[in-house]
Amino acid sequence: MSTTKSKVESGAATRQRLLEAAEQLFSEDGFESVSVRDITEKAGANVAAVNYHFNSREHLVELVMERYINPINEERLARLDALEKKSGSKAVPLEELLDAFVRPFATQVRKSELSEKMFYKLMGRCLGDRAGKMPKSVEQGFQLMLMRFKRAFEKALPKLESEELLWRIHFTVGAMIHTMAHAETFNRFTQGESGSPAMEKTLSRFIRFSAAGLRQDLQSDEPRTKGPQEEFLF
Amino acid sequence: MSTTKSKVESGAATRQRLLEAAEQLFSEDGFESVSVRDITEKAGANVAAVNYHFNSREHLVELVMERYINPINEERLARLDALEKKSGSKAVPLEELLDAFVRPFATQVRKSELSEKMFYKLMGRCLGDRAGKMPKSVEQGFQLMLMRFKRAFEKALPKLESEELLWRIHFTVGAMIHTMAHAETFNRFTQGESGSPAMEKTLSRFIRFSAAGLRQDLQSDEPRTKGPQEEFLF
DNA sequence: GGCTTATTAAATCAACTGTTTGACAAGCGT
DNA sequence: ACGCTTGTCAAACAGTTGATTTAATAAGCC
Repeated sequence: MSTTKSKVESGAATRQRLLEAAEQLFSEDGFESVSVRDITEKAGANVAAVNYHFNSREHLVELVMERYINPINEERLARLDALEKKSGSKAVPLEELLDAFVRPFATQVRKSELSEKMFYKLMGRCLGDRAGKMPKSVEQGFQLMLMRFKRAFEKALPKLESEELLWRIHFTVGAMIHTMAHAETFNRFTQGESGSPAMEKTLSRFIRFSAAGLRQDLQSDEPRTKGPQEEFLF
Repeated sequence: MSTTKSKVESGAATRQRLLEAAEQLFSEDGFESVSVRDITEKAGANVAAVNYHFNSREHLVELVMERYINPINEERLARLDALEKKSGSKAVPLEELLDAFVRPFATQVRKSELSEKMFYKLMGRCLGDRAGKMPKSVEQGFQLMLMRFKRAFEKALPKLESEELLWRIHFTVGAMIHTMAHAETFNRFTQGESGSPAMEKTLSRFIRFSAAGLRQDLQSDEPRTKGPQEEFLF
């Protein structure tokens, strides 16, 4: 007698199927436009399953967001710690800071069971559509992480006025989010596995672009005594 | 006897009120999460009014998108035309290209009756959330405009390999969209009216950041005979 | 006065929303 | 063998969604 369809599957395999179905649908269609029934049907489960396993639809959404973003932010901080330890009292070079800021996406996608495209689109949706509607744990993690990185950027670019630096970081973050959210338009981005030359090259492109933008108008990373307040033409 | 509430307001004033209410709600909550009833209630109109004036909810959404994006893309092209005419056979300088690419947002917000914050958030939602779900007229306008600008960028940065250029434009667009979508986090962005120093300074910041990223690793804008294919560390 | 256009309230529609309920069955400890 | 927990199910729930229809009303125009 084979247990082709027992009513009680041992370790709550349904929960896992729901999670996977939800992640796939969320990454494709966005958090808002996926219904509980879409998820349960895709997972081959009952409509009530989502509420049984996750209490509510919104809890599931929050779980999906926390699951990958928190590890990414933690890895960012760990990498920053390592870099700062290595550099001692010196500032961490700008390119290394940016690497610590974006590489965690590439390493965490491998730990996950998601495809690169799906993972990046999902992250893009979290950081794009759902910005400001994050669960508390994520919000706190972001605040801490960004504060640390801002300080590191200030040290790496001591000539830069604080407000100008904030704007340049803002632009940098925008470029990063947009790249992830549209992981499908540039299929070069997804060719090969993580750690492949294609992936590595994209990271390199982003880091060099952002570094140039951040460093703009500063010939070296040495502080200047007093910058002349120049008028802008562009 | 004052006509405090006539049934037929002359030139279809209800339509205008619906449009304004929709734009406000869309910019705040996104296109997806605003219902027909939200709009009609805010506009002080009947539930049927949206379908009477716009045929369907989706038509209204498309109209809101077309209303501002198409003029922006047209102004972009007009500015590019003017710049290319002025430059003759020479390439248009990079900063001027970027200016033509982003300034139309600042000029069109003034033609509109929307606040800067609302306008930018609305544009951010169009370009972010609804990317790929644009009405045909907008889609076509984008394709044409981007093609023209891509060619102009190629001319301005002749040393740059085509794929690398595409990525850098991608990053630039991401920085722009993200800045608009979060027009409220940086309230400096919205202080003063359009054309004010604050607005002008933000444009300047974006242009200089993007120009540096686009021009990265190219000392001048002159073409080089053959670039050595260097390995990337970052 | 008749016609078009604009607007209203109210009702209705089918489809969809997230969530709840009650029953049922498997597994497990005692 | 009993009872408890856990997983799963079909069904129903109450609310919302976009859309349509009806009937009534009223202003502007020819």
